[in-house]
Amino acid sequence: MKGSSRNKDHSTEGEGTGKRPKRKCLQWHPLLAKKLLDFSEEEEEEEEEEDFDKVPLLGADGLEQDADETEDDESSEQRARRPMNAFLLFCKRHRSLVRKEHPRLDNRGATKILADWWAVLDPKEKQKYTDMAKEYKDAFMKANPGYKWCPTTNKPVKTQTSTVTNRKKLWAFASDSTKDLPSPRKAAKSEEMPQLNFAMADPTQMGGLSMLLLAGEHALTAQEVSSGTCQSDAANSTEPCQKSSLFQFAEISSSTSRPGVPGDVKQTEESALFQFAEISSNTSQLSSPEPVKHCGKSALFQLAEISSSTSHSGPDLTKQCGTSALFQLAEMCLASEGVKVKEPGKTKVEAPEDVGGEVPEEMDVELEKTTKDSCKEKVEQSGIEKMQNWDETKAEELETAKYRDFTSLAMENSPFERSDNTKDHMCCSPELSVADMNILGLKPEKIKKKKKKNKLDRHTNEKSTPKKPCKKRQSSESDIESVMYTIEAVAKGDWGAERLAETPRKKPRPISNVKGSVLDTKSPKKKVKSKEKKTSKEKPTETTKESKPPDFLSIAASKEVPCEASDNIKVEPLTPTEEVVPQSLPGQVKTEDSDCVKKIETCGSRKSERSCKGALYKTLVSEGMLTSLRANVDRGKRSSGKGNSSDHEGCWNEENWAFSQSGTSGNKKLKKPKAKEEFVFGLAKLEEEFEKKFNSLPQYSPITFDRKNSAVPRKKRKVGNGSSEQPKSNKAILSEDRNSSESAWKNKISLSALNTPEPAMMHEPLVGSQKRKARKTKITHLVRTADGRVSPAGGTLEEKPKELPQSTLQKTSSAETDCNGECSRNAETEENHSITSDMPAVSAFFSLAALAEVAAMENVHRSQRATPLPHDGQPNEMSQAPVLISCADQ
DNA sequence: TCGAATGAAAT
DNA sequence: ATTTCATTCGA
Repeated sequence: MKGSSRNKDHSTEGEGTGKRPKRKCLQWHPLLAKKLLDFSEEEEEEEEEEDFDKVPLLGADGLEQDADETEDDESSEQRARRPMNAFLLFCKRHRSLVRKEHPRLDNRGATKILADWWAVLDPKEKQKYTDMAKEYKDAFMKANPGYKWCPTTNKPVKTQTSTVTNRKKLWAFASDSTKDLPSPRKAAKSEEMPQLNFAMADPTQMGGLSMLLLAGEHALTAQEVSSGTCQSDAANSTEPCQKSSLFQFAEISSSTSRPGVPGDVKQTEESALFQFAEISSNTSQLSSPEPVKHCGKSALFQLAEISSSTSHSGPDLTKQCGTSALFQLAEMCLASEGVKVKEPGKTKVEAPEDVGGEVPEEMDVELEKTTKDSCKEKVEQSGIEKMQNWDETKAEELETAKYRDFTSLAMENSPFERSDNTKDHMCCSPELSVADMNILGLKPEKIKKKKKKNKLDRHTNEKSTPKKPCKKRQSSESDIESVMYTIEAVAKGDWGAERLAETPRKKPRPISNVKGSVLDTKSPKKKVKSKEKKTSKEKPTETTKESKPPDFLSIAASKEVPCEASDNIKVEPLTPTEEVVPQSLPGQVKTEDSDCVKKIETCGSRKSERSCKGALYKTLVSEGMLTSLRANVDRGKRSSGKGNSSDHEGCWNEENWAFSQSGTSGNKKLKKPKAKEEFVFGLAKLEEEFEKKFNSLPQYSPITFDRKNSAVPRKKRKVGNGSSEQPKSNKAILSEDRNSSESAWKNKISLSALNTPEPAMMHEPLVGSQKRKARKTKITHLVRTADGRVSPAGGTLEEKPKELPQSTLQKTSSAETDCNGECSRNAETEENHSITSDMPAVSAFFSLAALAEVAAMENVHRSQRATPLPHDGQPNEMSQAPVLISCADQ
């Protein structure tokens, strides 16, 4: 599509020329790596890729594309969206409020209002947002070291046709051009979506935060892209490409299903995640008829995760996801135990590395053998349903919420249960998806979009049902804990117990079949896949027993043993552990666990736990997973402890990266696996943290602002009076959501209107953008004067009169009052100063900032309340007087 | 796809 | 000093 043009790339553009002939179908790896940055892991990935490459997969084209992809990397960086600034965060957090108040208002109008609010917002409050934005930015930069806000000119933006689009797109497009980007963008658009995945509390809110994850996204996208490219279909190149690595992966592994299917491709275009999902789904579709894909999943494992995220998309995926999750759990367990282990037999524990391939198959074989037959049918059905459901999942989000509660539980249990039910599938996938998302780096929003898209695509089905639930993952901490538990349990040998516990929960859900379903699903797929995989991928399979259909299993197997173990376990007694886990809500972890559980259940577990554990253990050890896990755990603890963004960020970034990287490479070797885990955790943590922070940001009640605004339509008023000012103060903050504050503000709200000095101006800062505004309003002059003198010149009136609030003032006045005498007094006094005599003098003394403050004070004065000045502290509450502030300044 | 706002970064 | 673009979503 758009393709060619991409600014940057175009060079390659088009075609492919492939710059690099790397192969690797999996370019994505590289890309990811780049994105990820730092980590050199790429290399590993490459290796893996090579392996994959072995598989025929795509043609050279892919490679070429890869080259492009590399570009993508760049693009990827670009791709990353800028972190939101304080104002945007504010908008994000308050837009909904504005909308509620003014349903009719369109976003633009809402934006204006928000701007007004922002203008009025107390400095303190603003500072909160500013700080958050800063943290966000810092984290973002860590994740995207070389990130440039402006792509710069390079991009010939204009060049291409519609330049216009270009600009905006630029980045995105660029990426698109590359391949990946596009998809993401698309996704972005879609934001509409409810955000399936994230059941997280305020996914929406998080969106911004999600940015942080961008890096991961990039990575993902990159992968996708790369893979897509790899695929090659010339014609569709883009699309196909999109399928991307995963897809390719799957294909490869599976043998490919072949991508080619044009149809599939199309869908893929969408965002990265989306693509992902599509990919997976596509694959699934492709496969759907036949289960092929699994293999691929297994291969990546990570992919699996991804897929899981995507999973929604396909039934198969879900399974896979589950497996992956299980896988992780298994790892966890193993690690913890240390275990026991052994089972040499299995072998391939390594699987994870190869992921898909090798080990998994073996595993699959075993598991599959056991389960396949029985499950297959079920699985298939379930799979289909799942797929459908998935689409709908979005809708389900609602449910998700419900599930969320469970999530923790669900995570563990759900897998099983879920698997049975569509919901389960959904759930699983969702959770995973979330994690995956994170991993990928996709933002929630994006994800949502993607999902939406998917829905659209598939939405037809909707099953609706319960799907959703899984979305979420939850806090990292909890995850960690859960993990810990798991580990302990494992060590103790509780596995079964946990399982049991889990199961019970499942029970809640109806469905009985569920267990089987999971397995079943797997089995069918497995079968198909197995074939394909073998063919395609192959090799790994080695084991193969074959018949086994094992994709899923294999996957699981790869992941691991755990699955097998689980098999044994099926039974399950509940154990406390489970409960515990749930509590913790280890989203990711849980998911894993749950997956494991599911698997187990599903699997039926023919194998003994031991075997499973052993396998896992080996695998973990070999890969270093244990270490990583531990590290993660520690990390998680730490981060949790710290709590704040900064720390978190750090973790976040690192983890994400790692994760992403690992994810990318995922299969590759050991390291990555670890990364995954960490990654997951990290992501989860980060997300959580950010969410928390974001949520913690104060929310002001609209009312306050509204009054002001409404009263004064900012501009409208402009007016000459000038006066006014604003009110800033009112902040009525709700701190965090709490509206409780409303009452508070109400009290506070009152503004006092002052008259205020024209000059007021607010202006504190006049920042670039502000300047713009000022210009518009003419305020600038004033401001400047302020610096030096004031010249009210003409413009003054306008100024920001926005605030002006006369009416508001009135209102406020009524309300206000609370401030009381003191406040008002102070305010007044200040005003007086500022205005009157002071003005001139003031100008001299005060810096712009001071003036701004004064102005603010005045406003406050009206509004009242708050204004907390610096001194205040936070409290907004009251008053504090503006005056004080002014004084302070002086 | 544009736009309305603010802000940070880049040019 | 100006340009880009981040979020949001109705037109």
